[in-house]
Amino acid sequence: MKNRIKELREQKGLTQEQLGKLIGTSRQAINAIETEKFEPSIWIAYDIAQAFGCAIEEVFLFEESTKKSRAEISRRDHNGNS
Amino acid sequence: MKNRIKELREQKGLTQEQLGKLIGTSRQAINAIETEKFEPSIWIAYDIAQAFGCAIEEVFLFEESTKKSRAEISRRDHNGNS
DNA sequence: ATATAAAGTAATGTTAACCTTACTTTAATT
DNA sequence: AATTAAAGTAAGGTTAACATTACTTTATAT
Repeated sequence: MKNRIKELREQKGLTQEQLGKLIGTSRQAINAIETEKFEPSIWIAYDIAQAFGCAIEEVFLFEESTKKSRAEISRRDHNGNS
Repeated sequence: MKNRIKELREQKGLTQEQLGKLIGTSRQAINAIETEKFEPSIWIAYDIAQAFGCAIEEVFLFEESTKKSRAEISRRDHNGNS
């Protein structure tokens, strides 16, 4: 999902590692979320937003993103939907 | 995590099943999240909030909740932090 | 009392979001 | 050119958030 982590992170002069430590997660997790490799858990999303003094929706851009939720895929697999 | 799903859902006159269908997830997932059996994924959290016309933080009460994140547990296990 | 809707719960299976370790690439500095 | 910090990436392992199916409990209404 699209996000503004890099923008907000650099605004605060933080490295991925520093942000990770700040919220208690790994540097790689920050990197993967920032580069849209995977979706954040709700707590990590919240903690990141908090670190920037933002609401979750200000950091993670749901509307501009496409979700490939497991639910959809699973449902498609099971009942032959497009 | 604490949430206001039941309150908001009943305000809209929706059953768990109807809410599930509305956002494309299972009745059981709605139930489990509503009764705090597990944490919602960020997309389900967003979809539920959208269904109620709320921000995620208005539906899910992070501040009043305690997070038992895998990260914390894992890190404690590995390097003996308190 | 019985039928039905809604909610709760449980078992089983899959998957992706993490973790750690470790290697590579890029960019900046000297 | 060489060093170093930061970012990127990958492999392997664990776990929890789902899905599905199915059974039980709790209203509510007839």
